[in-house]
Amino acid sequence: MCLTNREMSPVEYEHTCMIRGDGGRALRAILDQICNKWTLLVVATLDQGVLRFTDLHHQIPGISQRMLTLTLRNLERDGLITRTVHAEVPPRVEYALTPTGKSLIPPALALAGWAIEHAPGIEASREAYAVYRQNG
Amino acid sequence: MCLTNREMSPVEYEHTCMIRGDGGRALRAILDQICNKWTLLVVATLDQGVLRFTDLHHQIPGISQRMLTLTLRNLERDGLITRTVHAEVPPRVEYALTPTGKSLIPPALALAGWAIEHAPGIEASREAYAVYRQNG
DNA sequence: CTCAATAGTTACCGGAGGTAAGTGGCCACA
DNA sequence: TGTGGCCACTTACCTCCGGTAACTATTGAG
Repeated sequence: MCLTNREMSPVEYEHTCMIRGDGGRALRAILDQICNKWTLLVVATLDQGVLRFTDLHHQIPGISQRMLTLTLRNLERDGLITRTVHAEVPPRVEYALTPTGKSLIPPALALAGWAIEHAPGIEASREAYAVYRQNG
Repeated sequence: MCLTNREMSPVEYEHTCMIRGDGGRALRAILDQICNKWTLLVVATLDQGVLRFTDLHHQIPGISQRMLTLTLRNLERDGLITRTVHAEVPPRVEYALTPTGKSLIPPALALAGWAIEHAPGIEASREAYAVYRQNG
């Protein structure tokens, strides 16, 4: 199961294999879908409850209609959201999180919390690096 | 601070604003760097301890030398890893996590745990969706 | 007959990510 | 003396995904 190249302690095993699994392949396949540009933001926004296409479009700054459509399709395909079409005029389509989708919120918050907590430090490091590069 | 379009309860505020923050912009800027194709895997691999370029190249399946170089450069720029060059022949370059880099491990594990836990369900949903599409 | 509202789709383009081959310094071997 | 290997990268080149802007379909209202 654990395809690393050397023996490791149980603690190492837990750490490395949790995140690398079968050499990281299976995990990467999922993360490629979850960690793209808009997925986490859409899921987090839907945590409010049922929302329509235009609601999402207004509440997520910067997303285009196309990318919102694609993101919602992928989330629906992966079983993280439901898509309910009401045969009305004008049309009404409602999106909501499934239990699986909801379960993504806590780990997403953990990552978001980390990002917000360390954003200033990272920004500072980035600027220092730029100066360092400039001055040789 | 919270740029959503409607009033919300404290619980909603905590959830939505943690992840969306200033409309999601700051968070997105960081996530764009962290959530790319290889960063999490490199960080997780470096959790083992100090590693050399070729160690990483061997332990991370599928990464090319180019992408490993680029990923390491970005991580160094963001202050998540240190890069130590030993003036020897043949050259020896050692990479290690900084405290900031180490602090990324727990939230990364949270997300990785979620991905591994829900991978079968997502895979099943994906196949069911493909069948559904085929049959109209 | 035109316009507005909703939920998309289409055309097109640039950049992230991928492959393969080259670089530079030094040593071992023939 | 020159050939090849080790190590840590670069460089050149190409493909395909993600992004923007504009267009579409349907129907009721005026």
